[in-house]
Amino acid sequence: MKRDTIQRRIIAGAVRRMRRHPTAEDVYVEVQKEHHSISKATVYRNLHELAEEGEIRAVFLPDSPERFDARTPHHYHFRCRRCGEVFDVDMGYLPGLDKAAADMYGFRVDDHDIVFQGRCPACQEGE
Amino acid sequence: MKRDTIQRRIIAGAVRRMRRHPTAEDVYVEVQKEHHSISKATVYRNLHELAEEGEIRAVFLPDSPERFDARTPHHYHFRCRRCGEVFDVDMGYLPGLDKAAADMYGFRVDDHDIVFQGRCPACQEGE
DNA sequence: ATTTATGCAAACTATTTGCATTGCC
DNA sequence: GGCAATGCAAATAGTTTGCATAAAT
Repeated sequence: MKRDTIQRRIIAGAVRRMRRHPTAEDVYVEVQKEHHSISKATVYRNLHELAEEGEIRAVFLPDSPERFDARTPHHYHFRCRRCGEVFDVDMGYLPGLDKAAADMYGFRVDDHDIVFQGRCPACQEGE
Repeated sequence: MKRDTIQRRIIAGAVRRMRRHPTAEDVYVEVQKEHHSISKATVYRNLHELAEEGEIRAVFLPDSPERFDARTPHHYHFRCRRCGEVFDVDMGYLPGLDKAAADMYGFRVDDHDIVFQGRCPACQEGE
């Protein structure tokens, strides 16, 4: 049976409080500030469990370690192919896509992520 | 200046001939069959260069090493959260999304990827 | 009392880098 | 001939795992 540990609550709390899609490492550093004894392995284990339970969301971005996000309003991402920077893209979730994929293939679709790629405004200068 | 090496041509050829989004490792193994002396570092270096030039496409999927794809008709992906399997989703590219993101944020958007997640048909049985 | 979760260190996977050498241009 | 690309091996980044111990049920 799933156990309710102090570490689990601390880690979940840290993710909820952090913005900007923290990596496991980011969460580890944040948690360390107050709770020196929590190990990195425990952070990884709990992040994955929390994501599996739907408590938090795992976000995958190109050329980046896995990231995590408290369940905030869903948004998409843009990545600049030149400088690698990642930007949030808020254009409203498109639930129609999930339904289309579900109908076409028989999947049960929980959600989707969209990653745009191209050049960010700064990297477009002088091209 | 960019040089036209034998290795580069062999690697590009291998990717074009392979279906199913090969990883760098997959490409390396394929290339090794005929050309024993090509090193893994060269495979990585050339795959990234080819992707940057737009000769091939880099595909990022959750919980997977980076994958590559010859420039076939663009398609999306579905990943089963239970078994991890990845399926292609052909629903026609949605260019309107690129324009929307470009207009809202001033990005120059080249393209986008969509990854759906949920349960595949096999993993839905008996739930 | 039982059994899952933790902390630690070691292992592993994927990828990148330094450097001497090779081979395009 | 000069400089970019290669091959090799070592280094790095990110993540997972084995195991003895601690703590939740």
